[in-house]
Amino acid sequence: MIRTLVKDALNATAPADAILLQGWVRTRRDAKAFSFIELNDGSCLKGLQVIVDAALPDYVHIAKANTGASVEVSGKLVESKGGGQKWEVVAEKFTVLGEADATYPLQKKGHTMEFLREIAHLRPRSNLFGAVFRVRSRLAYAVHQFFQDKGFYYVHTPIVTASDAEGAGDMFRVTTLDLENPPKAEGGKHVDHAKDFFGKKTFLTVSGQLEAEIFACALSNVYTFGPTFRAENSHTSRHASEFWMIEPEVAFCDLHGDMDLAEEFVKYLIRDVRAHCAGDLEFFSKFVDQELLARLDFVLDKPFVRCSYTEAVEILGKSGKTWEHPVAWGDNLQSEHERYLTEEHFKCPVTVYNYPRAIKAFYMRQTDGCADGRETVAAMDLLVPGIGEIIGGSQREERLDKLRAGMVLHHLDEKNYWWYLDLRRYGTVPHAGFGLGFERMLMFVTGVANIRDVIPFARTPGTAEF
RNA sequence: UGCCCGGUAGCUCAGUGGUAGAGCAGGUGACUGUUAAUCACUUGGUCGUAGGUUCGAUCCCUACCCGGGCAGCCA
Repeated sequence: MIRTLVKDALNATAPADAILLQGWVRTRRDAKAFSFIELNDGSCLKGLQVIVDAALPDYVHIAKANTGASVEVSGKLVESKGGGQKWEVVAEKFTVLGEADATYPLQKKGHTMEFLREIAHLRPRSNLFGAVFRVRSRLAYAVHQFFQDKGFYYVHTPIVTASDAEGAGDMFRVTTLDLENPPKAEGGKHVDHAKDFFGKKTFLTVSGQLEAEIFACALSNVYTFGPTFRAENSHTSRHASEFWMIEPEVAFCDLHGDMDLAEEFVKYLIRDVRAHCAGDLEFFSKFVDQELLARLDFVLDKPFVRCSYTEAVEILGKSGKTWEHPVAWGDNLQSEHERYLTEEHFKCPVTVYNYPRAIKAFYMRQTDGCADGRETVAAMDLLVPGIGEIIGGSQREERLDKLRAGMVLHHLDEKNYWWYLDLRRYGTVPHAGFGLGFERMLMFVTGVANIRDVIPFARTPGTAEF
């Protein structure tokens, strides 16, 4: 007999005489003449109620079917006589495949997220985390579907890299050198990186953008979707040392096209998850964030606000608020400022664009015709309520001379970017792209407040268990 | 990295300068087409670690470890 998933059994349109189910016991309730078992196999949030009659020969095994045990049941799918569910299974054969004793940590009560993090090998069996990771899977699928349907090509950019893309953040070193006794150069003072595996200093990537630009300047529309690494000592609910990022890169595109794409993309992802993960989202709106569904629908309905950095600074200045960090043109917007803009002032997602040149990366395109001392670049950040920055992007500087000037401004050595400069030497085109933090998007879509709870096995400073 | 909060039973927490309690889980029994079932009884703790103050510390102090929050950095 072929196994039926709980999801499919619950969606049955007619009773079935013979059905085989495999899964884990969520709870068992014993009555005098039979036992109720709630069987969950992870295929969906809900479990299927199984009735095991005490007259059944296999009933002797029932005492071992504790919460957490894996079981196999074959029997009939019938309409339930009880009130809580449409279908239930009357067992004819019942086997406990793997027992779970009283030390099984998942109880029939609510646990704290902190406790569940410590048992990351078991938490996918909980309602909440089962739902989170089903949605994560669907969201990843939707990412590909969005870009593939638009004719974008998926590019695999390297995970080990020698370029510290944009100097953004500390990087993890990749080396095979003996750390106790590394080879030395320059009279024994410095480590001789020429003797390392790749013949030079290498790192885990912080972004695939620069390599994606190479492919955008060949295939026109591309995207990356893969792991990225930041060795920042960040202790916040929205930073992880290892996270996944989606980075589209579009040739013949300016900042406005980039912002259009970002908005369309975010809305597409929300709409897709809304349509395909309805049960899981309902669970989140019930137990995680009461306003989740209303907020998601609100975001779908409204066009995102677009606001230049200069306008944002004016709004913040006129807000009448007292800021922990003062607002002045030229300074970066702080979390409190971003939160005010999206949560209080506009009350919807906001794209802030044209940031001061001095605080942004070297590759961002200089805005033409800026007033002296007010030079900006074509950068944009998408801010959403509850999370803050979810997307950061820009139009790239395609003019060789301006790009070189930007590198001088940021004290970068041209030698390390020779291939990046070549893109401007040979057939350069205006192009733009952005990075979306996959986990941050997942947080937004599920209402889960901590990034550690939307990653199967989160890596944060000091933590790499599992 | 800075500031703040926390660490007491398997889990969630209360509590006191005189060495500890509840709910849930576990166990036993009763009851029941049950839904995180219900009821009764019950097992269970070097009160994060190491020092210090004190006649006496789980409680006060210091350091450290661990967890969490906020900020910075960003996605």
